[in-house]
Amino acid sequence: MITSHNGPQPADFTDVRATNLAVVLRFVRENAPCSRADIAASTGLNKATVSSLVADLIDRRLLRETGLTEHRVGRPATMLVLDGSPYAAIGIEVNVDYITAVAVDLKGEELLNWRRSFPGGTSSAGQAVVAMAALARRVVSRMTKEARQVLGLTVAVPGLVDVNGTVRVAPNLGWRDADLAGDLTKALRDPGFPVLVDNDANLAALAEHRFGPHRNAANLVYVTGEVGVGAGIVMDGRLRRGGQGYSGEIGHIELDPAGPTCRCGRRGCLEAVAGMGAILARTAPDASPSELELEIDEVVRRARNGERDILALLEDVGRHLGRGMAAVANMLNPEVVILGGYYVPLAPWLVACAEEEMYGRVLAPGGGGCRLEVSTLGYGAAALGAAARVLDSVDSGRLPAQR
Amino acid sequence: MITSHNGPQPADFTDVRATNLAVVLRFVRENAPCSRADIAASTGLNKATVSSLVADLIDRRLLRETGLTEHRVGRPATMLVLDGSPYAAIGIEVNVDYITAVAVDLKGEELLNWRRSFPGGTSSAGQAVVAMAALARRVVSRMTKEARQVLGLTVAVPGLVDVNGTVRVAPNLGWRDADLAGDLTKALRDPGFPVLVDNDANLAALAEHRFGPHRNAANLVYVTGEVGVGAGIVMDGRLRRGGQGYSGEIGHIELDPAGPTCRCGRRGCLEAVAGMGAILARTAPDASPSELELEIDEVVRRARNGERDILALLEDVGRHLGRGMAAVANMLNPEVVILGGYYVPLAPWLVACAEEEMYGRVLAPGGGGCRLEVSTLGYGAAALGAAARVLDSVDSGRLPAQR
DNA sequence: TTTAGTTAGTCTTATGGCCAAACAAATGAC
DNA sequence: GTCATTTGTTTGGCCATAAGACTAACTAAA
Repeated sequence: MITSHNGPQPADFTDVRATNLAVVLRFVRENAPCSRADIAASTGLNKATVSSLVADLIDRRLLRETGLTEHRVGRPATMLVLDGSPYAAIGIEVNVDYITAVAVDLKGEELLNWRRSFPGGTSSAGQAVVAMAALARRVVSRMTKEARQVLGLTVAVPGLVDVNGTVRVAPNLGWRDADLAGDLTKALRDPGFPVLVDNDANLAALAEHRFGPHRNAANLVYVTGEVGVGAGIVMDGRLRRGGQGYSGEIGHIELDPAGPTCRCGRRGCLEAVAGMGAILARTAPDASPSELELEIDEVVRRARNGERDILALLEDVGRHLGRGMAAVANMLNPEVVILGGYYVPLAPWLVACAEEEMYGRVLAPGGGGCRLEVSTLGYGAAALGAAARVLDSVDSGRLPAQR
Repeated sequence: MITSHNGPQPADFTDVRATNLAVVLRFVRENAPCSRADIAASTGLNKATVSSLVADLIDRRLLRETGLTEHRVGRPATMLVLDGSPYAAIGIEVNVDYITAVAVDLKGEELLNWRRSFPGGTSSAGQAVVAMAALARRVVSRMTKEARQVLGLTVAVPGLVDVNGTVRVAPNLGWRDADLAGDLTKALRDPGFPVLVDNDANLAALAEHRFGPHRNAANLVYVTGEVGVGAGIVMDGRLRRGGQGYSGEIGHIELDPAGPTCRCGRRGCLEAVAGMGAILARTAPDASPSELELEIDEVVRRARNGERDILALLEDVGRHLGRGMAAVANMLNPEVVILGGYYVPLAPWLVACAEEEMYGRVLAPGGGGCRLEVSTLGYGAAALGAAARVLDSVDSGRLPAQR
């Protein structure tokens, strides 16, 4: 079935074509190498139709034929794989002290991963645009040198990004109402590819949904673990942004009216009791945001050494985290909640108690089938997801123009 | 654009046709009476295509031609409206002390609304199936007498319903693992129409999304206000049920670890501090569930009289409710949260403080555009939504067979 | 009363994309 | 060497939409 997902929009055969091109493309990504006959058998499309679709995709260099099968009865099949070489998708992540750029090919293979220090915490959005544009131009020129066409660029920002790509508030960066998508497009002077901006948690969720070990889950939630805590929500196979794009702001769910004061001014917010700030407040109260990574390393070291107070602290954080995740699981019933950011190195001491707390609070039998897992994509999840956002457009059938 | 919303499913012409039939049908529902030319101009479909689609819809008696326009320059247009007469969709709601059945036509006009007392709280699921089947048969025979074809039947159940229509847990009814959809289909002996089962909050949300004053909102949350508190979530224009169908279980989000004990055994759950139980515990601690309606009437009367302790109680409940809704708004960023059930009569004393509390806690600027509103659909929202669930199938292009 | 202008809806033809089935190609099994 | 098997292409048919000509039915104004 076809579902026009945003209201009454009519369909015609170009939509059928786009849908089916996307079906074939996704099938090959998930089952490569495979033959045309495999595709026809599994998708239900007619053999002739598959041949025509594959021809289109080969023309546009999205697919490539590899060798033939051997030693089987019948005519050998020509195998198809994604063609990694001619395209690139760029993802950029801005943060408090660095900008990361990654480029991936259609398969999701990382082509480059550049990290460049940048005083995000003390720079204006305008300065960030200049820095990002410079970095983006270098990435684009590298990709061009490799004879790759850039399909698009997406920027991940830790903050509230509305549906138009305007950064409404980015507390850690000190930005307000910055039209990042527009300004960056201007700074790149007619780049010839779309420039998008989205929230970092949303994009990390997209990365997990596309590349992570739970990529089959149509309903998943990714939780960032920095000083701030945010979530990206995938339901029914797509990122759900809410009415204005601000979904997933779980950091300020109030868990305890008698809890510690949060930087938002209220008490007992999830991020005040289970964010990195809650840990630093008790281990390194004077640390600046840029020292976060070092300090967490130190916490990990002390936990490994079995220091009692640290273990107790982490258990406490884990329990609060579990309570927050129970709220998520009760409200959204995802198949999996994936913990990212600094929750990853801290996971050995957090997850067990968080899970226990969560399962104890989820109403649905068996916790609604919701598991609590740890991200395997590392710190670059948001940047990777930003690139994945670009590939999503291709996946939904908007193929790059034929050359 | 067309989006195949559940994974790689290929499309063909029948899908295009179905999509466009649905587009026309929805357009007429929202803009009746209107002409073929209006449809073509607004949807972008070709005039000839619209004529063909409309002919199909008239053949199947989903549309009807009414008179002509007059006193306008040019050839008068033949106006089209939904044809209410030949079909019916049935919704049934089971509850602690009654079963409600409603039938609506394609326009959503209520054809009948029967309420029949039933000791749901002390009956088994099997007994309920017998009672529902009896009621359903009477409704069907009435509809048949009116020469209407029944398009389907949906049952709304206050409890956890999985994606297959099995009732996993219904605490107020005391049911567990009841295959209601299957059993009811059997009891109706090949009814010739689909029988579905879903959660009452989900279906009430669907009713609001289709018939309510905020029917244009693609992102809305409906909150039930009974002893239990649950939510139905519409995001991006569709009901989102989560991985197993248990989304929206907000009643046991923990708002205060030091709060009163909830019937689930834990402390400070939303429904323990802002559900009807929280009110009854302080006004009529010995009331049985079936007296709920009377007791709430009494609370309303006393609030109208300005009784201090009642007003204070309601303000307290309102504040807790607002905190819970802040969690909802932060996580989902809906355009509107609609309060239903007994929140409706209590709204004059609840909403102002709930709203204040909510806006104070939502991180997004301007509360993310999220409003807190009161349902206007009355107690029958779930049953109405159950019927709406049937109409949704028609709307997505699965038209009833031609006669 | 004629004529021009306007809008509604149908008819004809073309195009694009899918499917079914026949067919060609390339292999293994016997 | 022949047959069975599997792959992928070709052919023809079908279906739905688009474009534009055409018919229909009205108002306005000369």
